[in-house]
Amino acid sequence: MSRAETPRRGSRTSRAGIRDVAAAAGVSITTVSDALNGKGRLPDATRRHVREVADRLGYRPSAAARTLRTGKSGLIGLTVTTYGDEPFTFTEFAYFAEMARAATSAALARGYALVILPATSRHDVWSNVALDGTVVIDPSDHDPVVSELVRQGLPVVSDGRPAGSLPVTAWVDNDHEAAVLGILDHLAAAGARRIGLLTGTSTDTYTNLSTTAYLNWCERVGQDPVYEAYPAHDPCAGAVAADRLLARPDRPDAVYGLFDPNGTDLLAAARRYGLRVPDDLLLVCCSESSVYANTEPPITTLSLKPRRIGTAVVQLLIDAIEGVESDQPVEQVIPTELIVRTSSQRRQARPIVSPPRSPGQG
Amino acid sequence: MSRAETPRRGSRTSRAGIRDVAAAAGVSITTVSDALNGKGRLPDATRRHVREVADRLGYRPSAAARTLRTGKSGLIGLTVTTYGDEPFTFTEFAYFAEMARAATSAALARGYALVILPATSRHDVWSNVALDGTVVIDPSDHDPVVSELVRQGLPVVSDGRPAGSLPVTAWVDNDHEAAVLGILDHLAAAGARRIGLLTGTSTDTYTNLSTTAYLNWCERVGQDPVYEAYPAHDPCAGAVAADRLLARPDRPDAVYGLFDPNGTDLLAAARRYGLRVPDDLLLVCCSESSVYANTEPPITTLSLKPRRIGTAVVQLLIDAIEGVESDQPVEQVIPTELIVRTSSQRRQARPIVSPPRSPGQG
DNA sequence: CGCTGTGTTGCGAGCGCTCCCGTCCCTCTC
DNA sequence: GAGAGGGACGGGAGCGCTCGCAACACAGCG
Repeated sequence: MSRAETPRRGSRTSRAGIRDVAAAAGVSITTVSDALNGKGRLPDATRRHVREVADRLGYRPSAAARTLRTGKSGLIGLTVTTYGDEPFTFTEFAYFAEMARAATSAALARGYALVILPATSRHDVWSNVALDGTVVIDPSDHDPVVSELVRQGLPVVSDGRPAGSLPVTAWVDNDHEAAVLGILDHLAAAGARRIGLLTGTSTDTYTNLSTTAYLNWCERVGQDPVYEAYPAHDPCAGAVAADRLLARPDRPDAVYGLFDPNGTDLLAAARRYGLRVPDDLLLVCCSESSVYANTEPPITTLSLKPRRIGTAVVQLLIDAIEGVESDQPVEQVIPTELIVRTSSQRRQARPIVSPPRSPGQG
Repeated sequence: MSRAETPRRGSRTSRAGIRDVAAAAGVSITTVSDALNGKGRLPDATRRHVREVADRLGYRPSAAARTLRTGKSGLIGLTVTTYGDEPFTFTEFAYFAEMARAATSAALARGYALVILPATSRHDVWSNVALDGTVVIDPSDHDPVVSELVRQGLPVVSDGRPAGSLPVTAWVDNDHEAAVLGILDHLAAAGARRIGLLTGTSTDTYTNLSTTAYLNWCERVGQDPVYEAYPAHDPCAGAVAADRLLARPDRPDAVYGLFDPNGTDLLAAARRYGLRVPDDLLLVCCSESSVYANTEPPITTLSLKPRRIGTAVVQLLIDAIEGVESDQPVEQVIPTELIVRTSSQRRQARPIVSPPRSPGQG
């Protein structure tokens, strides 16, 4: 009672605090807090009254104070690994954008928001934001950021299975081997005799697994591997690599490109060499872009289902944040989808119903 | 001295606090704070010592506490308006992704991070995160979120000039009228006699300004407007609208498409009608996508320079957060760039050097 | 009339920092 | 040798909220 009644320093400046609401409603701070958060056992009348006063004053609780007190910020980090000099690609490929969007929606639906953070960054940025957990896209081997986060006891869920022995809480990924094998079989079934691969020089798991799957398949069916690798983060290098691939003496009659822009790259290269698609060259690439539905010809694409992945990743993370700490990593595999278009089908397949030569079955 | 020496409750659990560092370094909490933040006047020896102890203990300052105390969170909201049912497009068009990426980098460089937030959202999500300011992409007329933020005294900078009388702190935009006029002139110079427009049904300023500019231009040069509008958020509607446009009895011999996918849409439609590009139909669309460099033929695009916009928006916002509150809105216009490719040039323009008929010069 | 039960409400102690000051002590000056 | 000056550090009050627990009112019961 001593000086509690005086309206504090600047008083009439800035936004209303919980104190002001309490005073205006004639109740205690605790009651306001309880009323607004649906806690405690207050009669509905009180609750309503407080709520009413609160939004008459335009009261908004201070997120900082709440976070400090409760230890939960409702913030989830979204991290993309750096490519080359650019802070992160994020958009070079529609995949990231789609994934991020789905993740954002999923987080929002559960009351969380996403904070975009670069994987390689000085500590100060990371420690300037109170995170409840982090989503890491495509973590690199022994990622220092991930280790640090885990050390701090924050749950980390990765999109893409972690390389090495990264101690992530959970991960979500596609079955890249199965996807590649499926495509190769698809191409072979369409009549391909020598299937080439356009791949990357980086060492992330996606590239690794896909390339390995290709090599294994080649060995199994007895085909010599025909592939070109290029730094995937360089948009120009793709066109060059596509050109190289089709310029080879052992030119493939079908190509699978691992990266989003490869479709147009390969199409352009094919034109340069006078190759008709799909007649002389079958084409498939991994992409989320809808432009391939309208290219000439439309190109068969493999979708990694970024939306499902983004959603799954966030669900797992929030489960880990809120729920019981499951002791072993949770792993989730999302199926891919092959969207078959003209580029991977021999014209109508009328004349010859069965593929010309099916290389080694099983 | 009563119980200050006891190491607090759980003590050995959780992360080290500033208290632990102080104790371990044999200095006061204040000294630790000052040493770590480069404030106060401490000898370098002390500063080094404290820093060393701090990271021996793996100390990370609590962002929540700092935010609560200082009132600055280092967090900037990034908001996209909702289209249709989808939370927000964000990625439908490469523009948003590019812009968001540039904004992220710019923010990071100044020690801020971006929080992705939907424009239409219940208060609870917004008030759950302590924002220092907000970037709003394409704010709609009388956007309630913007008003609310401004009412709270937060600076708001918009990408796209605010419709109505939205009280934003600053905005960045392209000169859409000039851009459209430039394209129309470009097409006319390439020999177009009847230029069509593929536009949107929504009422955002981009669509509005662009369409109006088109109509004005038509009136000025005495051409009957030929356009089709469709809901831009629907990816399928674009192809249909493109088709409609080319099916018209007064079929245009050149088309400008306002939205990213329009290039492929129009190209596909042209093929359906047996129109050769650019011989029978000149094509330009507004897009940030690089696929148009490799289509058949490559398509001329207008770039809105999302990177520059994203950067500018963030700079203005952070200036507003940190610097002097400038009393009137700051406005910044970013020039567009027309990337001329085959689709908007008559074949080599050799036979006829000057355009067949230049409609009304100035 | 005291005692327990039930239903409401408030006290007060922090969450982990930052920052305004005050204190202490050492050095310099006249 | 005393006072002034200034460099080095620490005390302590919060920032605005949440939450365990205590307090209080009022009923019924023995």
